[in-house]
Amino acid sequence: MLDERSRQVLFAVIDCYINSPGPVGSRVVTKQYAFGLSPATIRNIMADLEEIGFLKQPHTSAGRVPTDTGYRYYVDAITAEKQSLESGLASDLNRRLELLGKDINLFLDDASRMLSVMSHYIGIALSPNTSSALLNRIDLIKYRDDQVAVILFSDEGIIRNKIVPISPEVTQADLNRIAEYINDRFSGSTLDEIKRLILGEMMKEKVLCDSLIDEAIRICRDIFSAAPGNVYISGLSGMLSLPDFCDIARIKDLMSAIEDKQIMVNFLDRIADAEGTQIFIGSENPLDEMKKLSLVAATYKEGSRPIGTVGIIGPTRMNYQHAITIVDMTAKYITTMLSYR
Amino acid sequence: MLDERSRQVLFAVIDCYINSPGPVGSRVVTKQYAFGLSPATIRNIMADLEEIGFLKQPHTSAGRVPTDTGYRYYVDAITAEKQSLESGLASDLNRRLELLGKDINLFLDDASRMLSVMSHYIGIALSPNTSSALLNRIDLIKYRDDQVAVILFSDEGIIRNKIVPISPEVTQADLNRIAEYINDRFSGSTLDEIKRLILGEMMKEKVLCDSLIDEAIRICRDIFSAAPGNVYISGLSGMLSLPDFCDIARIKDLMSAIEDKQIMVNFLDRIADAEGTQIFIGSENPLDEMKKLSLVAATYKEGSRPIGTVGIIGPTRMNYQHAITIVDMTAKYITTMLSYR
DNA sequence: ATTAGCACTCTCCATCATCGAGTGCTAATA
DNA sequence: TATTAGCACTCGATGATGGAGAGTGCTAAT
Repeated sequence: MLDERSRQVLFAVIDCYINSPGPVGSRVVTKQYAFGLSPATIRNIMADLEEIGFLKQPHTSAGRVPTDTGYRYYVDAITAEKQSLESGLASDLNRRLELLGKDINLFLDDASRMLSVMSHYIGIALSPNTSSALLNRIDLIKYRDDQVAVILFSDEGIIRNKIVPISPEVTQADLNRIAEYINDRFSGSTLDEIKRLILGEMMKEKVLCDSLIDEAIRICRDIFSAAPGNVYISGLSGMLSLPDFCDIARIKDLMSAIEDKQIMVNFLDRIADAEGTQIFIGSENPLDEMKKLSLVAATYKEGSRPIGTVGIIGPTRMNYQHAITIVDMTAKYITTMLSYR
Repeated sequence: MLDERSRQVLFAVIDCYINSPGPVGSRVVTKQYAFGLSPATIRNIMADLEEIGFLKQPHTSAGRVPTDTGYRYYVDAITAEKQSLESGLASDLNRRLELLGKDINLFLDDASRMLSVMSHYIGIALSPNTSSALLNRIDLIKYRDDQVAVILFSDEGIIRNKIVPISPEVTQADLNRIAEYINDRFSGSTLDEIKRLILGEMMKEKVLCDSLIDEAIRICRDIFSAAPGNVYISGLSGMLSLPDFCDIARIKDLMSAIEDKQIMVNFLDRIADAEGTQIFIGSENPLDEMKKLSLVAATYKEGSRPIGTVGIIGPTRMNYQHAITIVDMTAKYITTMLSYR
């Protein structure tokens, strides 16, 4: 589709633009990249690239700027070829990852910060989606007359805990029977499944005395209903130092994109199923607020089941090579970290 | 210190400035507030107010702007006199508060959002400081060969939970003995105290067999060491719509003030002991990053012990009357909410 | 003690000319 | 045929200029 020379020119323009914003002229391309061609020739090539939509001019007689489509071509190219990740970066990243805690939620908070520091963009990390976690066991602890602590375990730890009100007549022994029942029936299923199954099944079940069933149903409805995921976001102030965000309007866009964490959670949840590193460039983004930003994200897994996401949000003019490496390594690190526990 | 007329002029200027930024001139004061005085007289009074440092001119022949000292005088005045809170505001606020959840952490997240919506500034809420919570009971649940779930209860619910590795030889019965021991000795003390006492005391204690003590000490060290507080912050994007943040530099200041949550937590923790609503105006702020912002904060309590903070961060030119009312009511609401459980 | 009047100051805004970077096109060149 | 030098042209950025307007301080009159 693109001859070798055009490719190189496109990549040169992108490279230039990543290093400093502002349209790239034909002259600087010839200066900084040894093509052995004159500006005039470069101009012709650039005109061709504009024609097929990989570059555009902000206005007549300014230099060229890559379009989202241009970036897409570039990103596809660099992800296709074997990534020779800079050894310095890799070891630095590993060192930083080692330093973070082992508790997954604290880890994610730190990880988002680390991602932002390493990339100079915004680092995000989405906490594990508990509703697809496998129940290992449930514990019900009566700790006050009218309250019971419900604790759900997966194989990897406590996934949920909550205080639920309860009628004072229910004894710890009763609670043990409820817990035993749930453990027998449902351990090994995901919380989502349990939520769907449990209410119906309990209605029919007659092994427990009736008033208990009422309590049990209420408890289950409470604890198995979806808990909101948590998203950690870091590096906003750093982003503002970038020349890309020199006008207030863009900053406001950025903020509103970030601010509603619920939207963010839903969005990241939605892409969590896909394999490998995902890249959304500017207008490719499904979220309106992010049409002028790019997202590089990868999911981390527990076993083979993707449970959460880490990523970097930056200007479309971001250093994709760098970002991809960082995000990829971080996701892989979390995955192995989870499997070693 | 200030005669009645000067006071009124000062308040008029502040009122004007709160409604729209930009220096206020003598003419608009005479127009909007019926003093029955001419602009010239107002000018003289304003010159006096400038002399004592309550107003200042951005440049010769611009209007006047309140100084931090001026605001302080104003705020002291309005807090001293009986607050006649607008009935509309109060009921609206109450309605919104009722809508929020009852689980304290979810509540705080929503509350910070509510605070920002109501004030149009930034809403903050600091989660309860668990290290000064009173232990009601500890539970140790072995749920895998090499791991134990530790759950701390206060009178109000689960305050901490954590998975701690453990040697496989320790049985559930052993854990029960450890838990019983801790419950006997320490329930009713704050986690902070326990942390200080427990390690030393355990060393001496010989009721448990030795290898168990080692395990117990390790577990306690883990679970009783300080957990980071959590701070919920909302409304950044809204703030950017204010005319006060029209230049990037101020936005960056704002961001860096907000971004490092750890600093925020420490700061809010430090002021958490004081009674009533606290107000830091501009340069009064202990935090450098906040020297151009104001903070209105109040603590909420559990019984008589202050355990957390809610507040509003805005430009020094904020509507203090409004902010104080909102923050105050919210803190009081949380306090009663906690006491009814 | 207050006020009208007036000269003065300073910001804001639009206008205008200039500069320079970068282009597209054409004609010359290898 | 592909490349390049040369040139006219476009357009944004920059800075100077010059009212207009808002608001002051001062003085003299009430």
